[in-house]
Amino acid sequence: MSEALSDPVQTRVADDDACPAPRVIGMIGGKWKLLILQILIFQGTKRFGELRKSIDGITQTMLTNQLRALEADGLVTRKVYAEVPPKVEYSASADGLALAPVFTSMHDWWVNRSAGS
Amino acid sequence: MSEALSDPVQTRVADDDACPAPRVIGMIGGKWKLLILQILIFQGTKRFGELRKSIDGITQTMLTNQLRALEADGLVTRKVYAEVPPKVEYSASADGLALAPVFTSMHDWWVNRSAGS
DNA sequence: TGTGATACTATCGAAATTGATACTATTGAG
DNA sequence: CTCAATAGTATCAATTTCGATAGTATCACA
Repeated sequence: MSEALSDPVQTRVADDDACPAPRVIGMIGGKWKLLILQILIFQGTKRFGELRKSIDGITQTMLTNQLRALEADGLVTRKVYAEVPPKVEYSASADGLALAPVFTSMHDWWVNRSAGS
Repeated sequence: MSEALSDPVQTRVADDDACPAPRVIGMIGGKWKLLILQILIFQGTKRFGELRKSIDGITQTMLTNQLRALEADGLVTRKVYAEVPPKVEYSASADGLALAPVFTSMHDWWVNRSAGS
């Protein structure tokens, strides 16, 4: 937590009461967002079609949706090539890459927890 | 639901190297779950009514729902006292408490990221 | 002229999640 | 007998999210 007094509205709005967790969940909590981020963070840049093939069961509609949302939140960048047929590449942004520790802590928690499956 | 050959996630649940992030999100990704966990992890045991007062805007229905889900996933324990009027206490389980680093990493990411709010 | 490849976009309905409201159970106090 | 206090249940409507399907655009190539 930060000092509330010396700071104007900016940090208090962003920081709210204590924890931004709900907002973080809003950003990465979609049905497919984590799978997409996982791939882009740990495997690097991918084309639209590659993502679609990598993520089993996702539809084109949803892939576009989730990518747009991730892009709007600044977690993913989109690069369009002026080619035919079209070529669009997606990558994790700096903020997106910085999510790696969140993934790691989730993974560690999962592995070490006592409950089964 | 009939994949004959490729059996996706379901059957190889226990796999260590499969990333569990979606399942973790399933456990903590409800609209109110994080707020509840936050309180129970960082403030300790609370009664039902205390939680309800702490979480602005939540209804009784949803508080019960989310607590039941958290309990089913082993993140929260429930202790009923045989009193009238009823008294029920909720606490974070060991597994629940172990989620603290996930919260911390989310918080750090939020604070350090470059995008504003 | 017609086809194929890639990455969309637009609808519409199904399904899941959430919210609002009303109801139950218990029992000591008055 | 009636009421207040606590922690629920039970329904059903509203909202949000998701999925299936079909259509668009471009242009090299045969």
